[in-house]
Amino acid sequence: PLICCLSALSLPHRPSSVHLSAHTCPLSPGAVTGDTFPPAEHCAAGLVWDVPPGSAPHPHVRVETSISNSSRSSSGDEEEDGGRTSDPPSPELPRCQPQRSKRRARDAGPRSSEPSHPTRRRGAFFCKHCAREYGTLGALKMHIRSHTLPCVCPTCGKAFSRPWLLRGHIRTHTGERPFSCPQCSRAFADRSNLRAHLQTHERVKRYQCSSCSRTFSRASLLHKHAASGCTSLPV
DNA sequence: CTGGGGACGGGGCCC
DNA sequence: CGGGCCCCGTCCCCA
Repeated sequence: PLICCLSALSLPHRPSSVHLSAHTCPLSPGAVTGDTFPPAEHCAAGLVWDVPPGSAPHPHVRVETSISNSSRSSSGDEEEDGGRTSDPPSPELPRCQPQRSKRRARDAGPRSSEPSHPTRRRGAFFCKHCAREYGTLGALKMHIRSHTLPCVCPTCGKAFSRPWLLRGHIRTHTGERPFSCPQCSRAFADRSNLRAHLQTHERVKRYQCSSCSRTFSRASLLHKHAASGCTSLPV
């Protein structure tokens, strides 16, 4: 949780995926992120600050996101990736309609507490944005795209880390559904969604509750089942 | 509560 | 080394 960019949270148009690993800073209790440290300009740049190896990560808000337009345009934080596929969206651009506030549990924090520069140390490369560690420079650069979000939808201005993510998003505007189910007439814009759909045709469901042996077509359904409190006895 | 669809993210692999 | 793609996964919403 090293990225401090609270400003994004207060925007009327929130990033579509916002990770909040902490709302308050243990080092400055009561401070709801970003207002005490790092300095505002530091936040705006999406930079990180040093964390001593082995110490707890810095506890501010982590906002990581497919951002948003206005939230990113003001900070000029495109240091790494000058290769945007299009210009930054103007504030007047229409927003993506399905703007749900999403929390992503995954990617909830850095995997190491390392220096704040994308330096190589002991054979590893570290992201200067979140201090994640990668074994190769290529992997690091790929990861950094998730911070810089160079692929911007020309229709709504939503930004993505990879071109194919943008293409998938564009289908939400065009209505294109290139992935058809061979067993029924349904078609999907997203291959993963087709895969999930195919599960519904299967008799044997892949995900089984270890307590009640109920089976589910998707892991998320099993998780929901477990989270809702499976009280059944094992079969 | 469950099942399913929609939208999306990221690592890894291949070219 | 970078782009494209696959796979696996999450989260949200709704019926």
